[in-house]
Amino acid sequence: MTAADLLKKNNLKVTKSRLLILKTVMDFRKPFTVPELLSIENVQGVDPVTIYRNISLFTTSKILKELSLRTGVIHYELDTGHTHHHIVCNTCGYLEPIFTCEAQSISEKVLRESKHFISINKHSFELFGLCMNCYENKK
Amino acid sequence: MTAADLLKKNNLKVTKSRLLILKTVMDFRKPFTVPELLSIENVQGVDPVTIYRNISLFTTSKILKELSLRTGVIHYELDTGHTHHHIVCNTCGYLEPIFTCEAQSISEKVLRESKHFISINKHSFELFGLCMNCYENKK
DNA sequence: CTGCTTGCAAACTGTTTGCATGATC
DNA sequence: GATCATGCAAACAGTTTGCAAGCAG
Repeated sequence: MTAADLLKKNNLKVTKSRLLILKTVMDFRKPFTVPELLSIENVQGVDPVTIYRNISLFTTSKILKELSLRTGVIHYELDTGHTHHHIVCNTCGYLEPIFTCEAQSISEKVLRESKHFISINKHSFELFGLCMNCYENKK
Repeated sequence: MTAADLLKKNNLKVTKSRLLILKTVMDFRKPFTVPELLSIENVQGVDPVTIYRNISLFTTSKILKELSLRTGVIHYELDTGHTHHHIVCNTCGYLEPIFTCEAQSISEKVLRESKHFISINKHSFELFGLCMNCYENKK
């Protein structure tokens, strides 16, 4: 789907800034933080405030979703609807998606056992480790 | 283990601030953020800078560990060495520990399949949902 | 008494808000 | 043309750094 279509589908006005932000995110092809986005040349004409406002808008529209890859900074990625997770290099931040996840069955078990929770609608699951490159560089 | 013993065991000098911070964290009995800690009366004599410095020190000493319970803010909890995770209420933040986790077997599978990672040393896994209280209040 | 720890001031990063101007539908 | 989006300035929250004075070992 094109950036413009994605906006229309979500009843958002199609503006120059929004197109630029969305296209940049699509090209980036991996999770990003707003400060990372701000440093990409493509969007450097767009005011940071506009970027923050639209990222937040896209998140409530479920065009983007929030991740917790590193505590303290919010990462975002396109919300494809297909649940997946990540393995992230502690040293350089290199990252790959992973598609294995047992959250469904664990959630059911937890709900059965907990007296205080009635539903689960989200989960986080990320692996952190050392990538080949950083391993080589450390040797 | 007492706060003082914990410090000694980690070769850290036993100071008034460190004792106060550790005791407060121990009494708190659940994950906390630094801003939360700053608002607790017990430690309000201690300079925020000292708190930040010691929390960070305790983390590298593995007295505390970092969690991602909410994107954008770092949560910490005492590192007991026993891996566990949490289920967190989206609305009020109420939280319970959970002890089920499949990360071990998934990690092995991911390592076998990935060409770019050579080890995994950490993972995050948290469930988010709605607790009984908030469910009742919304009705 | 030496070196680590603390407090204070100040800088810095990331993010949000208010308001006037400009663009979309 | 009405409403929503943007840019700019400024505020705000969270966190870090530098330096002089204080304290633990």
